[in-house]
Amino acid sequence: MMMVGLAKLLNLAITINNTNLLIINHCRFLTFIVQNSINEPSFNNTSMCSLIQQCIENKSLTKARMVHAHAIKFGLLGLNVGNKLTDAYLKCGCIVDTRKLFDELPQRYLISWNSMISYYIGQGKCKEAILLCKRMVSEGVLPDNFTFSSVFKAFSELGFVNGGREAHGMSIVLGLEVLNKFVGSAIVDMYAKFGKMKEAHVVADRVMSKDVVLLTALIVGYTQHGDGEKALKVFGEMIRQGINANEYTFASILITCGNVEDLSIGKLVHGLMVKSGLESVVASKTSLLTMYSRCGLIDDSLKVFNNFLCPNQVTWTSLLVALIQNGKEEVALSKFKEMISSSVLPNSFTLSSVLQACSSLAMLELGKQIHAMVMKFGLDRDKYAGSAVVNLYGKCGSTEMARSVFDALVEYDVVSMNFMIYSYAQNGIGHEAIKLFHKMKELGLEPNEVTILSVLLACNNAGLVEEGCQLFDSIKNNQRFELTRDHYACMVNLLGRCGRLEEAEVLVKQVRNPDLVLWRTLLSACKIHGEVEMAERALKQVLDLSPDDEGTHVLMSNLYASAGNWNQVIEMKSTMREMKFKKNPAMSWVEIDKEVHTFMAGDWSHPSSKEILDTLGCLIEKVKILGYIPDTRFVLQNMDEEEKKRSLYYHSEKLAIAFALRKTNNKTTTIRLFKNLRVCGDCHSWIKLMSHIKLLRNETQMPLSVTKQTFGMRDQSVGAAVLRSDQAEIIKIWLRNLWHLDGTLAEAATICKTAEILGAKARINIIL
DNA sequence: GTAGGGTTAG
Repeated sequence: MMMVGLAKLLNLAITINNTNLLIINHCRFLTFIVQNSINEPSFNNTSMCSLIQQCIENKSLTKARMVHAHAIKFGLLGLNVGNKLTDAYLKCGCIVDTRKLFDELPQRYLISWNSMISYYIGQGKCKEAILLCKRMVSEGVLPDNFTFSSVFKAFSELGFVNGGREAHGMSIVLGLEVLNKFVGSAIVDMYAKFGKMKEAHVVADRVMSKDVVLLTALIVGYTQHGDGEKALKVFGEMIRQGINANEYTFASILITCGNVEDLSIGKLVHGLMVKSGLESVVASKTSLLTMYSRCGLIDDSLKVFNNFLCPNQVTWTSLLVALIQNGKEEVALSKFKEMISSSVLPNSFTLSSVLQACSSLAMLELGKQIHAMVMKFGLDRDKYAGSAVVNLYGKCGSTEMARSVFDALVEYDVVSMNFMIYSYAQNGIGHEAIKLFHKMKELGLEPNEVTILSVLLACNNAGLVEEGCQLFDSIKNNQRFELTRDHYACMVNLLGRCGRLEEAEVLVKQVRNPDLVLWRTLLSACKIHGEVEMAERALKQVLDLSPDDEGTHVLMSNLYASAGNWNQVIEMKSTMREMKFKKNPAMSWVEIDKEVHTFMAGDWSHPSSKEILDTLGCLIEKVKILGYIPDTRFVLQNMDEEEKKRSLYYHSEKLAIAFALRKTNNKTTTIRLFKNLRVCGDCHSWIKLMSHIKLLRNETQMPLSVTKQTFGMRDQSVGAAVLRSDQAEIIKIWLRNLWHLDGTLAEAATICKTAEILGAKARINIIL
């Protein structure tokens, strides 16, 4: 009690703690102070430093402030005490006090400068650290090995290449670059983080005594910049030199093994890791999981995962990514639920990966729930999670939602731009795609191969032939990057579908070793235009490359059918029979109240078949009023015209939509239709007209209400347009709501008739 | 009293 009283007298704030030991310590400390205060001559530098040491050991800011006050009072705030006190403040975690005292000191030890710099870097305040370092030099204090080994990290984190180079120069002058491995490895790491691997390697070669940290920094650099070969080479040399790899090295080199998909080396490294006793270190084991997954051995990844007692956020995410990259999206989604149940929180990596799974499966409802999680974690403006949400909505046909999420992003890069452009492209909104492409360039973002492919796809799906040609030629002439076969295939499709078949064929021949996709694209275009002769040339090439290609036989048989060459159809079908081909039946499915309903043409096994047929009959009549003309060219069997029309009515797409409309109420504005094959041209036109029917439920006996509909498709590869709208407003509105335009004369007639019915003065150019 | 390297994503 006496001590507490004394403390109060001395204006000291003390905390009465239940722990006896703490009270005892406190009392001893106070006794010391009081004794020294009474007996002034015994307060000297040594005793002050000893007191400060106690502050450090107890991590007590209160005591440090108390000693500080005494040091001032007794005029002892000199070099030793002052510098030691900054250390105490720093260890107590109080940067305000530390910095204030540090700035007030008449002179600072190098060690204090270093501590301050290191502290700022540890707190992520890299600019502050660099400023302090510059001030130190300007005050005539030369940096030492400690200063350099810290400060290079600040330059690399800020991406200050020139500053980093300048500091590197200074370390050379002071002889620290080569002689000190701490400095050397920090420089290597810095250049590696800048992606300047040549410079990193040169420095590493110069450092006198190489150790595992230095070489690991080099390996990590090569791994992260995709140079697996060099990473493996450095690793091999390291082992030969007798330098043992540690958990950091294994974590990185296993990623390289996965990247180069070299299972034998991966297994060898796994063996080394076990031999080193580092198999259970979390980060290395996580890399092991990734290595097996990238080598395609997902079961081994699962085995590694099951070995974790308490998988962390990164391990869980690695597992999800492994599953998704091995085509097991559904399993990944169920594992994600497991992760959440085990109270491991997802981060941006996790959510963007899971969203990727939802996008691939077009699972909009689950995707929306994950979007909600993204918002809950404040990641909706994060460029990774945010752009994954953009991709989700884009892939599911909700371009407006995609755009609204896209607009909220803080930072744009080429990937987020590509997602948005692709979303416009696949939903047939070509002009918006092109607009965004120009905006991207205005923002100074360099388009890449994917961007160009997306814009070309947009041109395909919106019939913007001239725009597509212009872009293709400009890239070809610019030679900023090489156009791939995919770009060529896109152009062949664009030209071919609008009837410029000769140009398309020339383009195919321009490609060195044209592949299956290119010839098949040309073949498809030939099918649209009934161009048998060129088709046969393309067919020869396709069969040379892939004699058993089922799709091609089907395509060719369909071409002969649409050209009315029934003899060849019979011949083709018999070849297919001989080769035991079976055409995949076209299927469509819709999800209503979490239940999936699947339909096939001519299959009446669905319990509601009768009602579906009634609804469909009514819908077809309504759509006919809008100008629907059944396009019997899509009937590939030899039958009379009336039979052909009837067979078109019962396509699986139409059955599924009729069913969905019966089962949903007025609140449903969107029906998502999934298909295993490309939608047929007739259904395509029919669906587009359907989206403009406005039928009220009470108008008929049937529960029909279609106001505004978007049809998201699993296979949206229906491409190319030969139709172009002109200024007529109604057509513009219509085009905006359309998915794609495809190029059939029947559709042109449909559009004209619709425009007429709606009272619009439309002019339509048909490009053939 | 001060210092260097790792694993997951769109």
